[in-house]
Amino acid sequence: MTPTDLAQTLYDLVLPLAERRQAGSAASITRESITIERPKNREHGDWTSNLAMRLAKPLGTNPRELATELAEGLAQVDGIDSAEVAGPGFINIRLSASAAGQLAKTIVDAGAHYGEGDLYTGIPINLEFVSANPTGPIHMGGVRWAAVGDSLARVLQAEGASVTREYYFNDHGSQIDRFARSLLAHYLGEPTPEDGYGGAYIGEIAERVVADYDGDMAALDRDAQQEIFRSHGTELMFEEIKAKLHGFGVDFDVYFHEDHLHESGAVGRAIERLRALGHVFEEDGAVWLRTTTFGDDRDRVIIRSNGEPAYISGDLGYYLNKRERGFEQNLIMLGADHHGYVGRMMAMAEAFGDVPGVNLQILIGQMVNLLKDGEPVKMSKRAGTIVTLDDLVDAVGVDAGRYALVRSSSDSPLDIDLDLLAKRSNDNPVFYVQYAHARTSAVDRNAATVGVDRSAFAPELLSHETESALLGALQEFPRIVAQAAELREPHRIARYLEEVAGLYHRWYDNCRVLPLGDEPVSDLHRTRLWLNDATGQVIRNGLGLLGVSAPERM
RNA sequence: GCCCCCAUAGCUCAAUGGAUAGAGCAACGGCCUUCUAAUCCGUAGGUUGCAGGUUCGAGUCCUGCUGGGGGCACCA
Repeated sequence: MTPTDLAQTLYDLVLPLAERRQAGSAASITRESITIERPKNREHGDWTSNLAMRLAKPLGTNPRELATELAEGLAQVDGIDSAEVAGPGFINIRLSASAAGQLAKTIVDAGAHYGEGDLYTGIPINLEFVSANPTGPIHMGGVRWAAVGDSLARVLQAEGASVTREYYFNDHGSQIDRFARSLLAHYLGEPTPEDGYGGAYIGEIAERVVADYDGDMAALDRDAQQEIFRSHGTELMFEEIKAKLHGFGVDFDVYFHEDHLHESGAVGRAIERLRALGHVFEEDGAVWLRTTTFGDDRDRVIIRSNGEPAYISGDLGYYLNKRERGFEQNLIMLGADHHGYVGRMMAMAEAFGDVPGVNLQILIGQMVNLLKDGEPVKMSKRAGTIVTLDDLVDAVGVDAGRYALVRSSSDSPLDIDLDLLAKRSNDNPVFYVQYAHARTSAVDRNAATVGVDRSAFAPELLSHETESALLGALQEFPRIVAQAAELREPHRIARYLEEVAGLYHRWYDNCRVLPLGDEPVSDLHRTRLWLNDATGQVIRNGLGLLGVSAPERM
């Protein structure tokens, strides 16, 4: 008996009741509008529905009366232990232990596929994230999107989407020039340029560029030297970023170079298309896109009066390129310091004739504040006081690092105290979840030596309150995954796993899986082993969606 | 000045418009000769920043304040 079954049952029951009260009203009730939820409070049963309260007004009746009739019908259904009306008109449903316990077997049988859904089956989704310029090591702001973006990609894939993880590599602009000048200055023993980058990594990269260069660097003129530092320096920096991200469990399918857009003429074609659509005009010697037509604050220059393309022109070409590659849905994750782009980007999509929010969705995440002993650390690329991905991994490791970044909503700014995490790693709930998984593995190992196997399955025996609570939570997993995908909020997976881990620990404390001493092996032991394995499977699947390992021993 | 985000327990954070707002950490008190004590049980901790509004019901939606963060280039 799944929530889907329950919703169908409720649907079948409500149609005649609605029709009797108001002819024709049944037509307005859809199967999708029937909501079955798991109540926060276990005393309210296994499942609950607010259907009666939502329908009472349109049907001209009162909620409790409607709820009572529905509850009477539900109570007759096989697998439902009881259905009662509570509060203002909630219908609280209790399943029989047998119907609820069946789930344990369902999960074990589904294995790694349990939790998957078909929300986006076959839909190509482009997910662009991190996209940090290769002018320095990847810092904490970028790391948050690495963790969240990769996890979101996994969640979308679990819902059937064909996800392309994409990294936009900005190698066209003046920031790269500053980077190159900084490298050159180090080589020549000059002070760091006013608008350049500081930090020890500049020296390291500069020396590697020199070491890698075949010819005589000193014999070249300054411009030639700078060009070598530019091209090889960004290459080295970029390779390092890729390697670090890989070590963090984040790999991209496409690394897209901005240069390619300009060289391939994609930018020019995008501008011509927009011109044909009548959204381009010229003023003060520059070429503009009339984004105000689509709600932007101001119109945007796309070609500057000196003939150079403005930054946004790359975005125009890039977006068109993505659409031409067949992506109906394009997601871009940006930090709060870039939220000013949203208006123009959405206007741009609409100018192309697309639907903002559908074809293009921009996810804005808040910043990560780093603390050291409770004091904020100010990060500056120029001063070289940036806290990097390495620092995080060194302090807490990949699992704890990813988990800490992905467990909270991207809408809220995140405070991370590296010292705190390093000192008392138990602060990170990832260990709570991982420990639960390690426990399921330990039970498995011991079961094998004591002779408890899965040769019998008697779900009606899973009647302890901690068992029905655990089963109820395990049942929720597919819904949580779907919700995380739809809302683009992978943190929901983490929160859910913490709940499952807690329920498992409580169950473990109350219900032995293995016989004690000389006690003979019974079907209760065997059945509980199914539940143990089902829980391990769900935690494993969930941690997998977060890119966090599920250890068998801790 | 305009725009976006945030404000929930001492701290870090949860909570599709649902019932008595929850976890972890920190504090205090309990349980290991029994499947992993990184677990579990208990106590304490709240006018969800303030004031209105919408409705059967608001931490959640709307308006106005206060406070914090970020953004408002022919830079990228």
